[in-house]
Amino acid sequence: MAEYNDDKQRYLVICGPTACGKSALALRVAQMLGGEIVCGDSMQIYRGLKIGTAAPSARERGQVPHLLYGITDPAEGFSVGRYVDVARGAVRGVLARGAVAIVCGGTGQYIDALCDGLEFCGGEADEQVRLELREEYDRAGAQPLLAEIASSDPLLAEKIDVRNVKRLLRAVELLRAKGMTTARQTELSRESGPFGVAIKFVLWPNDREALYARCNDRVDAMFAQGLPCEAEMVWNNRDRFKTAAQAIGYKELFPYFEGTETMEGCVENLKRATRRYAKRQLTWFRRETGTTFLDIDNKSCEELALIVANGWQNRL
RNA sequence: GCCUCUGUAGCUCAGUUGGUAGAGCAGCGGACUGAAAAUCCGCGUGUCGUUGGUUCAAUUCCGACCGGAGGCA
Repeated sequence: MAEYNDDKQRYLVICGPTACGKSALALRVAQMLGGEIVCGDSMQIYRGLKIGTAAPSARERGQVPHLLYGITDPAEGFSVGRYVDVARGAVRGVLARGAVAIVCGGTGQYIDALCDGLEFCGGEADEQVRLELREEYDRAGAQPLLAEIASSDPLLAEKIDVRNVKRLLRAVELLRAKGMTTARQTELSRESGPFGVAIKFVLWPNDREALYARCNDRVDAMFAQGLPCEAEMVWNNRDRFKTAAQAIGYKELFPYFEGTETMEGCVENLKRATRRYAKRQLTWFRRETGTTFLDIDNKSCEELALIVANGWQNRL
């Protein structure tokens, strides 16, 4: 973004755990500042998954421009790398239009990768290579793969968590496909520095019980909107929707469609999964530096919107 | 009123032939570079109902009381 001066590089980020009112807040702030909202959520990217992913409604999308929501067919894969590409384009587009760009979402990895300006140079995931690696792992276990890593990247072999199979296989994939160590990739990915200037707000619920109550309520609200019907659609397409079928809100209802669990049991599991997800998001966002943590307890959307809008204007 | 059973972690329970206790679930903390709403790692958080007694030592044995369940009247 070298062609822009500082003012033209600034954008707002609104993130935080699920069920804290990020979308409503972003909408209100966009109305106040003349903004456009850019999706920062790994599941709202997918088309046709409205209820389970709590995607902004048609009515909300009619009030303010929303970018990147529902841009990908659930049968296609998606990735952080692709996200960073399209999100940069979206933010640049909004700024070029003279509007305020507001990145809003709960996927910490996507948002940080965007703001930190990470360059994903390790190559797109190769489905064929992954299948082969999976086979090797199932057949021979982790040791041969770990030895392969150790021969070119002893440091990683020391610290990698062998039980985290997904990461283990990815490290080997990176070596085989690109001849690149994880450390080298990390180094290269940061060469170009941060993307623009992110003014970041993390919604921070201090009251854990209230957060969990909102998680539970959100699940009930999704049921009122017809979640089971949407979940059944995902269930019917579970083999094609590789990532989307893992979204919280769908996979927890699968046992019901399989006939191995009652709907009541599934609802309890779904509420618990939502609570645990919120907790994991807290862990991710807690370590953020250079961001404003917004205490949301007992504050209305309107109050929060004023705080964010003021914060934005004071830094302009 | 009497008899029996019961009271241990947030919940359901196990256990200690007397040396201050442990499972499952829930919960808490952490990691995170192309599936991230994914994946993985770590952590018992306790007035053993209350109160007397016996004992070097009581959550454990005895008594009383309080709470819960069942039975007989």
